[in-house]
Amino acid sequence: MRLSKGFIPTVKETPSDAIIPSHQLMIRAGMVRALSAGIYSWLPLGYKVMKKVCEIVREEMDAIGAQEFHLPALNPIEIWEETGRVKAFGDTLFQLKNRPLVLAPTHEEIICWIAKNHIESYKEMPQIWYQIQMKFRNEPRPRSGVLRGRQFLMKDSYSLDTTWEALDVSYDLHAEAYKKIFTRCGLKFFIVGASSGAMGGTGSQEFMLESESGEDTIALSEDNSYAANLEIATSTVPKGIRNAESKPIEEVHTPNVKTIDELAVFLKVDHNVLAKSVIYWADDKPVLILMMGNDELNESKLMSVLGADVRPIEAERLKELTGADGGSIGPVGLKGFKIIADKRLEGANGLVSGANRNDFHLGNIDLQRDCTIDGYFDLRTVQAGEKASGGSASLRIVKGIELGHIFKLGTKYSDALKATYLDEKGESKPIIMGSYGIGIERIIACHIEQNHDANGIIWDKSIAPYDVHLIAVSMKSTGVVEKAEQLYRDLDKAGVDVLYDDRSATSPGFKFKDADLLGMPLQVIVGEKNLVNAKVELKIRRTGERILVEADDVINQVKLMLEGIK
RNA sequence: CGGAGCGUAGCGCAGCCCGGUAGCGCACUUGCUUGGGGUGCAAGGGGUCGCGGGUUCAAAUCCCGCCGCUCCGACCA
Repeated sequence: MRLSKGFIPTVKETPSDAIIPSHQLMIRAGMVRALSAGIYSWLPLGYKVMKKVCEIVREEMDAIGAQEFHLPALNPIEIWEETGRVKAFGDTLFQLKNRPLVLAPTHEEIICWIAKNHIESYKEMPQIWYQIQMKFRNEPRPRSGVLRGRQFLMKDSYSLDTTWEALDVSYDLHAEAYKKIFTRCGLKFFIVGASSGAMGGTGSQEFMLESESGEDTIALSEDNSYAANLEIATSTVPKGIRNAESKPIEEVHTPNVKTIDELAVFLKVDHNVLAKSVIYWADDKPVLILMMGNDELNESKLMSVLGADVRPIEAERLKELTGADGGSIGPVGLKGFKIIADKRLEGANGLVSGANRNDFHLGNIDLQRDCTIDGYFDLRTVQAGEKASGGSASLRIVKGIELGHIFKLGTKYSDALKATYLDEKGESKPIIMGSYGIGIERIIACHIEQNHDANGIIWDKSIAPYDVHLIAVSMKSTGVVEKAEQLYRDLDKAGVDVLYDDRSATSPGFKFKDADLLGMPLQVIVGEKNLVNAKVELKIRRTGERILVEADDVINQVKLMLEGIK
């Protein structure tokens, strides 16, 4: 491609609303342009990268026997009603006004629909079906450039199996394929245990990239033996104490004590005898949750435990229902509440909690004796420095970007849509499904997040839009132009994809800056300075290393260099 | 959905407090100049100041409403 003819609108100034490096560079390099919040046009240079990433994804999916589909983005809303996901997605689901159609945010329903109509026998499975297609989600707050958009390209695949063991096989095949895909795209990623959330199912893992720009929080052990999304992460922390003697409850006056820290200081006791009360609505029913000391309640865990939508109670309603304000709430004598507690408190006595009367607390509470606890569950959010579950290494908490997510769905959708098959005995069984996703744009943005410097993007060869950026330093020098034109032709013949800066009215400095910004792995610089000595300069973008080669031997040298470059 | 901010030329911004002929840099056009790290000089083109209403002799500027966008948070398959 000749830069003089191509449409690659680079810009010098960083757009003010782009905060993260990948977003800034994708705009500056002329890869994308925003059309509206979370909606991007992909310009030729960006689209070229996208196609390369898609090709890698296709190769690895095909390698595990997956078959490519192309499914409609417009779906009848009835199918989504049947699985209950119109309600589950809520406002995130785009709905059409003039037809009972939705813009598909994912495709479990449609896959299931096809399977229901065409898979009759156990003999027809396993199947792995995939597609690379636009997804539409009305995100309340799109952000970070293409990292969270309202429409985005996704590789989604679905496995259809007859047994849970077979599902494990399909799942593991995906995990392996995903590792290959992200590795080939030059990403440093890690795998974490994750919450299945509203997708349902029995297990899931996320492929994560550590980044300050990430929206997920992950607990990682120092020895890398443990990695989990903070939503489900667990750690080893000591449980509460059970004293031999359970003393009678006593009321303590605690004027102006609002927080657990203040209470510990006021009573001169350790946090592990304090039971913090947190009140949530669970599908509009109030629940009191007891946490030890200052342990932070994990809403994801709470949601899983209760199987309901959860949200904190409003301060006004709190007093109405308990008779006290936050800071003085407790489980003893509380009516009309479901009460659950964190596992750390199981069996504990001698505890202090609120008296449901402002400025008073109760001491010597024995949870077994004094209240009805509906269950003890792991409900706490792990903290940095704690020991990872099942290990001795301590945890650190990092931010991450989710590149891919694999789910063991089970029969949630096949049950809802009655996608069944006949087994060996002629019995009708629901198909066991898995679902697997990769965000294509996220791969691209993440690659830039991990591979850039002050001057611009540094592409890995595997997804670089072009292999070589050829610069004719001056178009006024006949010798330079002749040499550059010849190299452009010969490199193309040699199968090297070249972006050729043949712009005539552009100064050398401008061309060098653009080349660094666009970030092709190798730059071939043809200038008078070296040509008089029959030399051409090669520059490796990543290292900045410059090598002079014989002008007659450029093609061979370029091929050699490209082999050696990541 | 809660909090904060922004909307003035393609991009980045000033002007608004204190109402009175709409500006700067980059980009663009033309000419000259320069030619190894975003050349220099000169002359140009380009705006219903987001939209609607109000106050006023007069509104980019003050007031009200709406829309859009961004950031922080909540949410997120």
